[in-house]
Amino acid sequence: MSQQIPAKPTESELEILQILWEKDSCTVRDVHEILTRNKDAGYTTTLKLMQIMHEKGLVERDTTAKTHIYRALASQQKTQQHLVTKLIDNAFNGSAARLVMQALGNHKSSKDEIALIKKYLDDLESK
Amino acid sequence: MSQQIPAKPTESELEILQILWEKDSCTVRDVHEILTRNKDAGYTTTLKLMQIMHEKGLVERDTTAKTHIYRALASQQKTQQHLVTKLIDNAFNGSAARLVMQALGNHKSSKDEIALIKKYLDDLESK
DNA sequence: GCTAATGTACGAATATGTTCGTATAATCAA
DNA sequence: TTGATTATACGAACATATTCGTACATTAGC
Repeated sequence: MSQQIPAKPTESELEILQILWEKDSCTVRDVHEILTRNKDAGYTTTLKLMQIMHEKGLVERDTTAKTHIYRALASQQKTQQHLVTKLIDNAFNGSAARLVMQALGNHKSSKDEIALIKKYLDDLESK
Repeated sequence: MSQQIPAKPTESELEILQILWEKDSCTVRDVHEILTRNKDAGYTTTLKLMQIMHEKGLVERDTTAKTHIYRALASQQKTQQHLVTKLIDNAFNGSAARLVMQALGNHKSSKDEIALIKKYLDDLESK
């Protein structure tokens, strides 16, 4: 049995996790500032979300100082894995290949990206 | 402006859509029967869901006879596209390549699948 | 024709997620 | 020191999704 941390994050929680994965340690204000570049929301909204995430065990926090410091507990890799698997099941009849092609088709990837994936596939095949 | 049909389906709606994509025309009972192979739910639950989907324009129905016949209106391709794009944004920082690798990594695809994807990538590159 | 079975419609309870106002404590700056 | 700023905590409103009970209509079989 591995971690039983990752309660599946909601969309809002995922937005916050992405920031935490990127920046490692953040205050609520840090996160809020980044979050409100795209959409707008009240500060206490962000705060509440992060408190809930803490209850769920998605993040940890250091409450030593007045201003708490948050860090992601849910691993990026595991979370992504979970979401992809779910999507494959839910919308692609379990076919990873279909999802992959859908993802590549409309997302016009760069030559570099495509080359990277091909290399990755080669590795997969060879082992 | 294309169709403005696809209000984003919820998870339950997606389960039903998958069945409709597969079987084309279905009664509520047809769908319900398939649905309850995996999970259990009351008949009226399925009915209600399909009625809501009709209100949202996700499905159409023929009410000529007593037993209504349902068909998907949301296209499989567009819906999948929408979901994948959203996931890429929401959880993969916009990188399709990352999602692809995540999808292939743990979903141990067959040699055939991998070959298929490589061919697909070749096509992408060459145009 | 009458009863059982099967269908739809619809309201309501429940669950979950999201948003924000308000209370209160700590800190800073004049 | 005192008022403004910046924090957290928390309750409550609101939105959305899910589930099911009940009422009622139609059909099928006897």
